[in-house]
Amino acid sequence: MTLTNSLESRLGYQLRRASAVMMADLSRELADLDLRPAEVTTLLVIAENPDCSQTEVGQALAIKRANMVPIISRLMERGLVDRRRLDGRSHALTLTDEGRKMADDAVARIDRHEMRFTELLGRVDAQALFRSLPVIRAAREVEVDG
Amino acid sequence: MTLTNSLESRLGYQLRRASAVMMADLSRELADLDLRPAEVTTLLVIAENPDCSQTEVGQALAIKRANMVPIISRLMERGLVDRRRLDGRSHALTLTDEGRKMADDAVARIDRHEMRFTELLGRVDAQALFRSLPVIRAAREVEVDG
DNA sequence: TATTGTTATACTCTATAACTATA
DNA sequence: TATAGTTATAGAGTATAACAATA
Repeated sequence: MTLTNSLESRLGYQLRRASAVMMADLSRELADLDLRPAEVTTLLVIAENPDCSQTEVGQALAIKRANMVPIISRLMERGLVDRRRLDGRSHALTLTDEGRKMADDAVARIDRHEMRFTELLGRVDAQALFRSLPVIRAAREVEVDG
Repeated sequence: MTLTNSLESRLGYQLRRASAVMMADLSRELADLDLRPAEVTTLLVIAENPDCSQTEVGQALAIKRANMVPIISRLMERGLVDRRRLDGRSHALTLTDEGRKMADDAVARIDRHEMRFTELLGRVDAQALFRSLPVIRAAREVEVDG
């Protein structure tokens, strides 16, 4: 690198660059599932919260109601998610058998992906991150919709 | 939060959420400058590397050559950046007087923004982050262009 | 041949406002 | 009135491929 970049001493910048590296690695790991990161996270939240609504998934993932629509839509088209009407305005979301298989596969891939980084960091530094990052998030928790 | 979300125990997910919180805070802090985050970072790199090329800026910030074009273009339109031909295919970028004022203002805002979070974390945790985050980045450094 | 800047284009995620049909 | 889902649209960042001019 021929140029200096004093942003390197900024926490926000370091966070963004580190996050980008992990996201790129995750994308590679998930590439042949043909699922976007936002779709995978949605799949996993539905997996562990059967009969949740898509607004609830959005709240858990900080994705706005309006932006959940195409995500759920695509997951249903692909036969990974099912939904049934609850009360005429809300739906209960569940995974199909295929969705469960896909979720299991995704989790295994995420495990490998995470392992690569936590091993690199070592237990102490990894735990320090798990203590610090929620502090940053709590500073101003992302309010979805509102 | 009514739903469980086991992604909370994932480093990549925590990084992404924490980064989003800081980015949102920074955007608020920079809002009335009418500069996007990518434009501000570009401005600051040019400030400390007068006569650099836009490809070099891109390398420092992990922004691809093609994506630097509209950034530099807008900064010049706004009278913040000047460039002069070097050798017929590359330019030397500098800040105008107005660009320097803007850069100083931006740095002051970023200082305030960063302070909010580093104070929240405390010196020990902040330093732990500055040690760990570059380790994550180094895992697979983002190759720009290539 | 390799490099700098450029154009065109597409994708992903995010944001807002407004609408419907319910409750 | 408030809520769940939806539509439409815009913005921001990122990605690829290809080209011209130049070195």
